Amino acid sequence: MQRAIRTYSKDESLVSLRRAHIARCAARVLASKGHDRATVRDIAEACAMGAGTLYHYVGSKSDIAYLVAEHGMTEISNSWKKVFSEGDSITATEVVRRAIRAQTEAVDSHQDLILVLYREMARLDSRSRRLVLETEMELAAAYEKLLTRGCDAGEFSIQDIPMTAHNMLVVAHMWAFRRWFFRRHCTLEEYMTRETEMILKSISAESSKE
Amino acid sequence: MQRAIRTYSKDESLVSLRRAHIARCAARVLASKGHDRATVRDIAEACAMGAGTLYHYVGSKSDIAYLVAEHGMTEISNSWKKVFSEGDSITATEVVRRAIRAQTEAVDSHQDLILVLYREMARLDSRSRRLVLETEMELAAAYEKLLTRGCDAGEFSIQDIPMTAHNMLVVAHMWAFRRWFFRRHCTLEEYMTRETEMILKSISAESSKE
Amino acid sequence: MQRAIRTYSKDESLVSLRRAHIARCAARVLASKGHDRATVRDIAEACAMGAGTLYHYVGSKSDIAYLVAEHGMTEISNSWKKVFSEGDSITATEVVRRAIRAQTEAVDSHQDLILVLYREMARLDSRSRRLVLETEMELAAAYEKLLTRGCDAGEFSIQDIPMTAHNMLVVAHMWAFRRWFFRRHCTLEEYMTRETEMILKSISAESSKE
Amino acid sequence: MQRAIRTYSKDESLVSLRRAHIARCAARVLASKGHDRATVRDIAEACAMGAGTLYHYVGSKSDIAYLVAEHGMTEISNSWKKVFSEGDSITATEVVRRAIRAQTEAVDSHQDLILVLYREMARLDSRSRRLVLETEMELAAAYEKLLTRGCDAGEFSIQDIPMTAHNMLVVAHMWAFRRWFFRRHCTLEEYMTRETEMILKSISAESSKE
DNA sequence: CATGAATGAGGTTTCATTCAT
DNA sequence: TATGAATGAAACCTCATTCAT
Repeated sequence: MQRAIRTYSKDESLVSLRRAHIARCAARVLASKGHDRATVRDIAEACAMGAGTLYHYVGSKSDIAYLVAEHGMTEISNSWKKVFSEGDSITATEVVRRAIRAQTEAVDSHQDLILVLYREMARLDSRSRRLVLETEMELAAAYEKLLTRGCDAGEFSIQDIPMTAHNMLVVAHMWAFRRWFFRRHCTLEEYMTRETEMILKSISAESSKE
Repeated sequence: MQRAIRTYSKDESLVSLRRAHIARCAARVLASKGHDRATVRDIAEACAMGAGTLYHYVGSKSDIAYLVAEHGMTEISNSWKKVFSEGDSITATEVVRRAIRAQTEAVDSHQDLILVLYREMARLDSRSRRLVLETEMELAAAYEKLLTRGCDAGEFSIQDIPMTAHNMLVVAHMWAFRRWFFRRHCTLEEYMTRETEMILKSISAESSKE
Repeated sequence: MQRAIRTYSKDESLVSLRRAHIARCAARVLASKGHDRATVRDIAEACAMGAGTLYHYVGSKSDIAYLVAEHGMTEISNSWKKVFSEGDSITATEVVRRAIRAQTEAVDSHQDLILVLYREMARLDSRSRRLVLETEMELAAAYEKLLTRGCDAGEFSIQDIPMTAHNMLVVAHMWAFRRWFFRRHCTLEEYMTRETEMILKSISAESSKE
Repeated sequence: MQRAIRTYSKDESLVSLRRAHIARCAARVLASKGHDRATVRDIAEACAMGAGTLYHYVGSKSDIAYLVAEHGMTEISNSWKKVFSEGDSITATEVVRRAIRAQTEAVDSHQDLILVLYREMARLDSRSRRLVLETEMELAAAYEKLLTRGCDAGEFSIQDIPMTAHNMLVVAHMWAFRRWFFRRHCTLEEYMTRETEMILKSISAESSKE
């Protein structure tokens, strides 16, 4: 699903190759400097290209942001899609554990990306913004479905499912957004476990059952 | 504790007055356009001043951001300081309820500010960044003290107090950051109540006590 | 009838003043280098301004061309308008003499302008192009009316009035376009007289009358 | 008389062949976009070549313009050379008729070329410019000789022969330059006839003879 | 004290030209 | 021989900052 970006080059496979390269390198630069502060020259340098060369594969600076968003969201969403599809062989509680874990790990290994995509959201053009939000809504919907299943199975007791699903998303994101705090406080492993257990406790059906 | 900002004017009281004005007006502009997209002229116009005049009270564009941060954090932190000082006359649980409520309401009425301060954090100079983080750490410390008291009193059962304190901070911020989601989903009142109860449930000592 | 050009400055009279200055100076540069070769810096330098300053009075490079066109066509058309309005007190033949003279003199004293406007026509944006053509059509119409009067009065014998009017326009323009030839061949005075008499002879009614 | 253009290729005949091809194709592009707006890539594409290949037969973009000028002027001047060489078997008046006709027809069938060569003259390098002017002067000289013969034969009465010769050149060019006017006003045939008769009337000896 | 005209550094983008394949 | 990817100079334009009025 390649987006229509004006290119100079005609060789489709080379274009794809270079764009993937650009998406990866640009993410680092955008993450560290932000969209407006990062100059096209900075990005080109990070890609080990001349500025002119960059423009053979990209029509404008906005397109770079879009490439980053597209490449990143694809990679990230791939990381958790499989978790939710594990079927009903295990309890909803266990799927929640795995889902939060998978998502947080994905966030951890794409921290730059997450920071760019969310922190810079306001600076992105509407096309990229939509892409990010759509991916997020997809994920939220998956969580909602899972929580509903857990409620039906009597595992969970939740007043507001969408909000709870949302909170779960946020748990993973916070690992990126507040790394300046968490990094000096605990390991990824500890973070995931503790946050997950707090969330599970907050939605567990047991305490109210009794 | 006036920061050392080069000014043109010598009249200290006028300077303070104008700076407060600038901080208030600039916040609006920075919130809507972001630090890099907002021009000094935009800001001056919002202040109903000539651009030259602005520079009598401010040494650089960065200083404006600093003023906004300083002014904003002061105002916000004032909103919650009194809650924590309510003393030991009520249960920790109740103080948590009031604190989250106070903080979320503060965030709600200073949404622009919150967005600027956090979203633009990377764009701010280190001086402003430090200011924001220090204020936040102050608040986190207050939460930690409160949670410790609750644990000592047997109200709470918490594995990782700093992390839990942090999560409480985040609850309030999310109301601003994810307003595009929450605003169409629930009222401020509902948001505060539900989130608070979830947090309380996740740290309540009862379920494990038994 | 000031055109809507985005400006930075708000002082209307200063804007007008500077724009007139820009129109005059830019015409020289555009004439000598052409629209594409002339850089904005070249033009700014010719205006004795910084490049940035130029952009306070002009929204884009195209606007500069438009200013030149507008300023020039106004000035040029003013030069001849009065000739045609001299009324019927003199013979059409005499008016033709005066009109060609007036127009050629106008062309002579605005050679740069004429060269820019016509030679660069293809490079101008449609707005400027329309302006030039409209002015020209106005002049052609005036010639046509004059020739018709001469025919009615029996002074002229013309097969194709619009074409003849057109030829008269061209006489004046050629003084600018082919100056590299005429300048070394004859004076302006000689040029005007000889060309005029040739034209008059070619449309005189006498030879055929007899 | 091949000009010294740096080439990559050594095969002289291939070079000539390709250059003729380039001259023809480039003329179209230059005519429609102008020298500065037309990119080397545009031209290469019109030649159905890669940009690199073009540079095997041409040293620079200026060289392309030169090729177009050279090729074009040769072709055009061939069109009328034979007319003037028809000798003294017919009256000068008749030769003028045929010459203007031949030249105007040549202009008509090479409009693109004429427009490029004259409109873009200022953009061409001095080498190409000289080439065009020399060809034009050759033609002017032929007209002058013809007019002189007509005067000697008592057919014409001309005050300024060079200027009149010049006017004759201009008649043909105007068909290209002002086609936006003439095309909607008359046919080529009508244009040639009417303009020619006006010129002939203006130089005819008859009216003054009497 | 207030103003806004002036400035020029620096950002994005284009394109003539080269050169490895 | 033919190609087109790579390059970087240079173009247009914006805007933080200064300073004369």
